[in-house]
Amino acid sequence: MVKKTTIYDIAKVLNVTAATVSRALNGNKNISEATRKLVEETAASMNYRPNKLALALKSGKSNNIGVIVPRINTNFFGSVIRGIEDELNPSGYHIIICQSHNDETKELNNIESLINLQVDAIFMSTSSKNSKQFEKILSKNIPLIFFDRKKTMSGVSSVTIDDYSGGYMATRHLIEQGCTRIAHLASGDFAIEIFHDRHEGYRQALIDNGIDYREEYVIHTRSSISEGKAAVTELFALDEKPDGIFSSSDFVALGVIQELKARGLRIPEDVSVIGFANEPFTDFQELSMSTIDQFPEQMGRLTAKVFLEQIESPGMVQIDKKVVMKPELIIRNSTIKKKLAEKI
Amino acid sequence: MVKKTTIYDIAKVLNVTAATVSRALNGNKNISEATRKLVEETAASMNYRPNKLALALKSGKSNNIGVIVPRINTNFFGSVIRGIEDELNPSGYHIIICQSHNDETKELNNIESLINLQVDAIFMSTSSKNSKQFEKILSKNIPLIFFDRKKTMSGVSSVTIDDYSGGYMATRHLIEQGCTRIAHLASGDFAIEIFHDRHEGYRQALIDNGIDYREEYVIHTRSSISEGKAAVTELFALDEKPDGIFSSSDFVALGVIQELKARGLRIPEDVSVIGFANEPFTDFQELSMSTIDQFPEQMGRLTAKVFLEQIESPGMVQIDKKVVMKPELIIRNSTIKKKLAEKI
DNA sequence: CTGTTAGCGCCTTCAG
DNA sequence: CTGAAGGCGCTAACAG
Repeated sequence: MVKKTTIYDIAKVLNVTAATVSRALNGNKNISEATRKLVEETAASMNYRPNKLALALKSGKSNNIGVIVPRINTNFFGSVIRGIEDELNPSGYHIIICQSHNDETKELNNIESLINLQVDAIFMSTSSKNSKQFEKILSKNIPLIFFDRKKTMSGVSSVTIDDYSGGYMATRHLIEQGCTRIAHLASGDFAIEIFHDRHEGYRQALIDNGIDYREEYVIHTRSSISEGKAAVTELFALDEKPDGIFSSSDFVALGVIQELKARGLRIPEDVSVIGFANEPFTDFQELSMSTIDQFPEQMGRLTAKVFLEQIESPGMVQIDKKVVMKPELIIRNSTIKKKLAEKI
Repeated sequence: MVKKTTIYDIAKVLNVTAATVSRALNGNKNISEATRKLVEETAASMNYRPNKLALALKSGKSNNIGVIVPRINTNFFGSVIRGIEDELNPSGYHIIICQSHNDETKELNNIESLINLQVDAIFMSTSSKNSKQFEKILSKNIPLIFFDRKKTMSGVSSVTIDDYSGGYMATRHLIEQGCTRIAHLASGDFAIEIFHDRHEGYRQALIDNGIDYREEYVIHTRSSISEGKAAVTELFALDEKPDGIFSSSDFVALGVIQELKARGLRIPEDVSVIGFANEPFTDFQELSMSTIDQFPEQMGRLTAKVFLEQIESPGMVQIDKKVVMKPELIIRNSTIKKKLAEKI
């Protein structure tokens, strides 16, 4: 059996018209119980499936949501997507995944593709520095919702955690542990708001506690273990070496820990280290790592909910709801000098 | 601007017909250079985007691939999907993600949905015990390709690692370390081939080395840390407690390690532990864990390649190519009694 | 080189 | 209650 069966096929068999079949299959009330049953049975026996593509073309609604993330194989983004999927599936939506690979051009291509695919909305954790390209989406009247890496734009909703507060909490925690020379590793460009905000939180926490902000303590990296190691090399070439490091990425923080150990430094006694994201490995590794939890799965669910609310709102106006989740400080052995109860 | 612009809109502006516009935009040669330019310019100025939905309906080809996985937020499945995406994107395909949550019914629903969406193929890591439902896919003439958790079916390609050999290698390694009472934790039903095969490899390795296979040493779990702990409790209630544990899941193995430690047992001196999948945390954790690498990203790429080959084959016959990748034994501290050089 | 026509599969008026 | 006709956006013959 090769050809897919359409409502015409089953109409022909029953000597009725396609309209009748359509009505029977869609719960239209203007139809006799007898023919409805008949249609349903033959449809089943002929292994009929509605063609959603035709439906989508007709209705202008594809029931697909495009999701753009830098990459999909981290626990964070995987979990966000899981949250989105779980929340949206019951409403009949499907999600199309695109990876930007942290590349602005690729992200733009992804947007083009998704628009062409007639997605009903785009959820995005952006890697772009400017936001002009997003107007293409809005001009097409496609709802755009940012999660995690957002841009501030009117008419666009977003779901994020309070990154400023996360940066502040992490830094204050280091100060409370007695650190006075605290470095910050920014795992992305400050044009991306989350990295900007985490840095601002860091800076403000220093100021509020009478500690000077020093440019040489702020290093930009990419989010990788190796760049964490390189950053340590750079920091420890300074005259005044840091005694605390706040990294905006768990992966970078892991590299930091590895490099510090290689240099024979004790953690947290000599240097305290805290990351960001609560990736699972932070809890399992040799030295469990303090970090900031972002609740990715819930972030995904919230993103989906914001969308559902928006399309169900009367007139489907472009509301811009800014949902800000509270991050949570997770304290583990990489920052606590008084030994915690042995883990595990 | 709300309404999306179609080729009719731009045809009207230029006083030509839609067919001309279509030709101009698609590199058809039967058209004058002048009108082509004109069309292209006005198309651009009107912010025109081709509607892929219409194209898909017309051509019967959606350029979408459905991918079904148990869950998306593990490194393994995330990486497979990344591999698929990276390989397929350049060919203009997009992927639609579905999660089965390890539930046969949900998986069936996913299949139905994907068929209705007119996907050009379905890639699946199945959670189903029987394979009858997959005939729906084939009867619709939709290519089906399994990866990782496959079913053996004629006319269906698959990309897997050699799980039998992985189980064999893991078990033999434990034996070589001097273990004689080796338990196996199967993190899934034997009706799913990978778990069956890993167990068979385990069994054969025992036999080949003159060790009796004992049913009480084989425990079925779900893939979670807590069930790993529970399994240890069960095993250590036996009279002859195991001195080696091969788990078919890294997560379960992690639970095993945690529980063994809680009981004051030394790893690997008292009990050696090996997992399966090479999830990143296995390398970072307190006691680095031996495991089997499955090369998930490459598995994704291969799956995509098998599909591309298939659709490019003359006549697009249903070939069933069975690609079997070689797993790799990763030896770390959880099994090596002679201390390795201090890691990190 | 360009216009006309038909149709992909479905739904939705409008008649009967 | 059911049939006929039109259209969603696009392409592919077939004419001219």
